[in-house]
Amino acid sequence: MTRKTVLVGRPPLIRQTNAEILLRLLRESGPCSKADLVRASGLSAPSVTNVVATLISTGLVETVGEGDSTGGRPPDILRFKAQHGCVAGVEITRNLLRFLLADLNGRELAQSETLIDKSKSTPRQICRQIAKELWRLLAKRGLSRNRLFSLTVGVPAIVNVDEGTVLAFTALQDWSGVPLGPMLGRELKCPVLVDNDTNLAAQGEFHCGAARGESDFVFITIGDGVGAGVFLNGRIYRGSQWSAGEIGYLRVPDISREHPSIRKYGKLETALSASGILKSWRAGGHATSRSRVICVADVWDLAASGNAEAKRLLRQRATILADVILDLALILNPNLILLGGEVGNHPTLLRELNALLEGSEFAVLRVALGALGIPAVLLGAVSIALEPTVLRLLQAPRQG
Amino acid sequence: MTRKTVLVGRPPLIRQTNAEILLRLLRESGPCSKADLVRASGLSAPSVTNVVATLISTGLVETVGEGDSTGGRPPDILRFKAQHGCVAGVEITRNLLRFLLADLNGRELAQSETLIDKSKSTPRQICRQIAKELWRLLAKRGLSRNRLFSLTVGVPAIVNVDEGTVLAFTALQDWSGVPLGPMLGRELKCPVLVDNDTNLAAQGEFHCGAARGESDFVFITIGDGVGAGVFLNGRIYRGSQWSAGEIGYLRVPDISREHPSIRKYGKLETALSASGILKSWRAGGHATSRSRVICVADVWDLAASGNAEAKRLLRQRATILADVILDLALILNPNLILLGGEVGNHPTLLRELNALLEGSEFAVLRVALGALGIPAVLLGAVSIALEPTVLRLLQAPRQG
DNA sequence: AGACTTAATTAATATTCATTAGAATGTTTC
DNA sequence: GAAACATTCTAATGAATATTAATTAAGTCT
Repeated sequence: MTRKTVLVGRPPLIRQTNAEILLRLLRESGPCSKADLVRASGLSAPSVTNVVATLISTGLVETVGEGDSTGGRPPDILRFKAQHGCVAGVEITRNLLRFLLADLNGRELAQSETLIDKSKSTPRQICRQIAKELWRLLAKRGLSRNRLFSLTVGVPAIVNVDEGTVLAFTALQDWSGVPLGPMLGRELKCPVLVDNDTNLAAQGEFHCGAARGESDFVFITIGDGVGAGVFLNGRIYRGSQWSAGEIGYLRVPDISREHPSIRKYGKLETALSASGILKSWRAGGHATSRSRVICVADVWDLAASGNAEAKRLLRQRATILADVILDLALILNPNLILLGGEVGNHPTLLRELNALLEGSEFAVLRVALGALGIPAVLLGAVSIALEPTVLRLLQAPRQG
Repeated sequence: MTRKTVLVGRPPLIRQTNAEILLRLLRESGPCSKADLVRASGLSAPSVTNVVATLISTGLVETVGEGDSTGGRPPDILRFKAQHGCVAGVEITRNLLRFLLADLNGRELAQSETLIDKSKSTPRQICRQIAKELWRLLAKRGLSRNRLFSLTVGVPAIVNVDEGTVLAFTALQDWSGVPLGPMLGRELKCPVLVDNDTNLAAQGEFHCGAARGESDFVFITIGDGVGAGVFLNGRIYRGSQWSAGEIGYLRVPDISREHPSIRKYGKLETALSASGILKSWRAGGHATSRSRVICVADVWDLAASGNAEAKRLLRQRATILADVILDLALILNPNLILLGGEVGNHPTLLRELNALLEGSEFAVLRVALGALGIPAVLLGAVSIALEPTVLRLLQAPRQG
C-alpha cells in the first residue's frame, strides 16, 4: 500500500516537526531540563514530555541526572547524545588522504593522514584504502562500523554532487566519470556525499572559521591552483553544471608581456598559482639572492621585510587578485572575501590587497584570511553532513 | 495571549499545510473535481471535502457546476477564484510610470502608462500619482479598493528590499533613502514590495519568458545603463548589500585609447550603454553617412546589412560583452544568459556574441534574448507578488 | 513542621486525518 | 424500463497529537 504522495500533512507530521525543533534546541543550547524546553519552545509541558520520550527512545537524547533546584523540585537534565554515532570527512589530494572522525556535535574523535601508494591509486583501490582507515579510526574509538552515519569526501575536482560522480579531476588520472559516492556508499554502508574541496573549505570557514554567521561570502583558495567556493544564502552555491567558482580560468592581463596589445589574456591560475609565482621569481634572476626561497610564503615574507623585487611581485599579483575580488564584489555583492591556500593565506598579501582595495569606490566589503588552514576541508566535510544526518536519524528511529 | 514562539507545530498546522497543497494543485492543474484532488494529493476524500470547504469559505476557491460523468455521479468542478482579488506591478522610470493590474493567476486585468510631471516629481507626489492611477484601474475593472492585495514596484535603483527603501537612484533626484515601500503601503493599505527593475525583469523572464524553468540564469540588460539580474536557486539573488548584479562598474579595457598601458580601464557602462555606443558611432565621422541612425538598434541593423564601420563597432562591443559573459559563466556557472534592454535585445548582437563564444573552451552555456521586452519588469513585479499573497490570504481568512 | 516553588505527570478535551459505510447520482446492460 | 455498476461525496467512528487543568514529586524557606 504505497502512497502516491508523501507531500501532504498527516497528524504525525506535527510530532515530527516538534521533535526536530526540540532536538535543535537541545543541540544549540546545550544540556537543559524539560521545563527549559517548555519555555524555549512554547510547547506545553505534556507535549515536551512525550516528544522527549520519543527522542530518548531513538538514542539521540539522554538524561544526565538532576540539576540544581531553584526553589522547587530539581529538574532532570537532558542533553543531545553526540556520541550516539559519528560522521567522517575525507580529503583526497594528489598524494595523500586526510581523515577526520567527528561526533554528532562535530567534535573531533580522531584524525589521521595516509599516503597514496602510487601503484595502488585506481579509484577502487583508493576506496578500499579509505574504508580500511575509517574502520581503523572507528575501532580506535571503540565504535562499531554501523555507528558511522555519514561520510563526506572532498576532491580537487568538479563534482556532480547529486550523483556523487567526479566530473573532472586535475590532480589524479582516470577519475573522470568515476561514481565515487556510490562506490564508497556500497563499501561503507552509509550515505556518502562527494563535493569539491574548495566548496567544503568554504563550508568549514562558515561553520567554525572566519565566515561564521556570514550568509554570503566567497572563499578564494590560491595554491597549486586557483578556485573559489561561492557561499550564498547560507549555503554552498554550485551552479547549474557544478562548476560555479572555477575562477582559475578567468582571463587577466597577460603579465608575461609587459606592453602587449589590450586583448591578450592569460589564465588567472597561471598568474596566481604557486608555481606561476615561483617561476616569475626565479626568472627575475634571483638565483644570486642568498635567501632561500622554497615556497611562495617565503617570497611574501621577503616582501614584508623590504626586498624590492619581492615587493614588486607582491604588488603585481595583489593587483590581479584585487581585480578579481572587485569583479566578484560587483557581481555577487558578498559580505566577505576569504583568502586561503598556500599562496592566499598570508598576512602580507592581505595587507597589500586591502591597500589596493581602499582606493576603490566600491570597496564595500571585507577581505580576510581563512582561519582554519588545511583542516578547513575536513571540518567543512564533517559540518555539511551533520544536519541532514541528525534529521535522518530522527525520521528513521530504527537504525542499525 | 501571545505565544512566545509560533514555530512549533500544533494540530491546525496540518490543515494549513494541506490547504496550501490543495490550493497549489488547483492553481497549477486548473479546474478539477474533489475526486481529482484526492487522487493528486493522496489525501483521503473526507479530508479533501473539509479542506475544500474552508477554501471556499475564504473566497479563494469556487464551484463552477457539474462536470461530465465518467460512468457515475458527475463531479462538482472546483477552480481557483483568480478574480477574488488582484495584485499590481508598477515600474518607475525617469519620465513615466507603467502600471499592470493582474488577477491572482497573474493574468492581465488592466494596463496603462502615465507621464511624470517634472514639476510634481517628489517621492510623495509620485506616490500619490501611483495611488490615483491604481484606483482608476481598479474602478475600471469594477473592483473595490480593498481587492488590491499586493503591489510590487520596480525602480532603476539599488533597493533595500526588506525595508522597501531606495538606496541609490540614478535616474531621478532626491530618492536616496526614501522609504518608498512604507509610503505606498500607508497610501494603498496593502503590502508593498520594492525591488530593482532589472531584478524584476529577470523574475519576469523566469515566470513567463525565455528563462522559464531555468533555476540559474543571469539577465543582462543594456540600455541607458548596464545591469544584471542574478537568478540563482530559483529566485532572485540580491547580495548582502542589495547590490548584486551591478555590473555596470566592471572594469573593461579602455576602448577610447587604442594602445594604452595594460591597467587602464573604463567602466562597462560607459562602453556598452546606448549613449556610449552612439557617441562612438558619431565620433567615427559618420555624419556623412546618409543612413539615419537614431538608436543603437539602427547601428546593429546597419552591421547586419554589411556596413563596415557598424560591423567594427558591433564586434568591439560584442567582444567586451563576451568577456563579461565568460566571467559570469566561470563564477556562477548559470545555465543561461539572457540579453535585454534597448541595446542588448537585438538578434544581430546575439549572433555576433555566439560566434565569439563558440571559440571559448568554457562556452558551456546558452545565450539568448529576453522574450518579453519592456513589459518584463511589470510581469516580474506581478509574478513575484503572487505566491506570498495567495498564501497570506489563506492564513488570514478574514480579509477586507 | 508546614507553606511555598518548581518540575513533571496524569486526566480530560479539542483538532485533524484515515477508514469504513452508505447516500446521491449518474451510466451501462439486459 | 429496471437492475447492476461506477463515481462522487458525506457521515460516523477511531487514532494521533495537541492543549488546559489538576495532581503528584521533590526540593527550599521560615
